[in-house]
Amino acid sequence: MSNDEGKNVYQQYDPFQYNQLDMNRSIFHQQAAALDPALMSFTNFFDTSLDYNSLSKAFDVSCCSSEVISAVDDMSKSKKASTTTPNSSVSSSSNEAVVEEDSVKSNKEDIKGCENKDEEKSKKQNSITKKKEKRQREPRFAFLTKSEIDHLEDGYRWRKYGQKAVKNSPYPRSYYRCTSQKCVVKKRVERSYQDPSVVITTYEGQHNHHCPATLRGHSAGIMSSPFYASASTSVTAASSGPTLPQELFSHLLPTNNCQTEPASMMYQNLSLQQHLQMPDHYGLLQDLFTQK
DNA sequence: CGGATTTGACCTGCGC
DNA sequence: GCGCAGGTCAAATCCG
Repeated sequence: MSNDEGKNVYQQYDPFQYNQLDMNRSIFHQQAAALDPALMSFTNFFDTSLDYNSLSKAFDVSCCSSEVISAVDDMSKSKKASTTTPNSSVSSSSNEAVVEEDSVKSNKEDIKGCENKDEEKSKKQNSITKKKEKRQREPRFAFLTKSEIDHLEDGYRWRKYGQKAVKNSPYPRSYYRCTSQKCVVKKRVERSYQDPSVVITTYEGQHNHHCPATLRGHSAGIMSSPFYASASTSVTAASSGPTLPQELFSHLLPTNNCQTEPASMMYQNLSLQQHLQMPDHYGLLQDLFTQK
């Protein structure tokens, strides 16, 4: 996108958003904690390593929309992650995570191939190895969406591989894997028990292929949706600049039965970001929209 | 019939 | 070491 385009969009939006952000900050603080207590433990991560660049890297984009920055890194849930050095970046850890996953898988296959006699030995060895190697996960990003349907269409094809009951919640959590070959991206979908209208979608990993919907021209329809034409900065960002990941769009779209409330969601996401002590919320937005 | 979903079992990490 | 909860596997089942 050109700098001019970005600035225009930014100016159209920001004053209104900013006032609302201020008003809703404390409210959303509580909401975020209610939706997922883990959200409140991410301050360190945002302070240190999750800046715009790392987020965009994780999604393989060089430009980002403001509405969707309710990004949350689940790695912070672990004690080890919380002690991560400030300089550790998402991208580097993600590379390591891929290696780690592969090694774990190969270990599992090894065990399967063993004779019964060697099985226990192998298992023990395996567990020792796993203990030595710090298990690292792909960076995760959570998006909060108001929707009646749990699994929102995002352009990619997913296969459900599990469902678990969530403690203290009447709503189950579903686990999905990208169906594309060699793509290790996963996502979890769960509904907030505090606010059942909110769906929490957590993405883990990075697609190593094009979005099927984009290839079919699906995104063209997205770009021309009334919502984007009138309210979203993403149109500008995506139509003339680098492509945004389909996931980011889809959560803002009133598609299917999704009763998305773009505006309120936008406030929520941004106020969360603000709460998490982004260094300069106002400036960050500007960076997002003016960056080439 | 093949691909997707369901669901119980199993594995793993973590806190006590 | 034990129990709990999250995450994954894989056989059974469903569905187009």
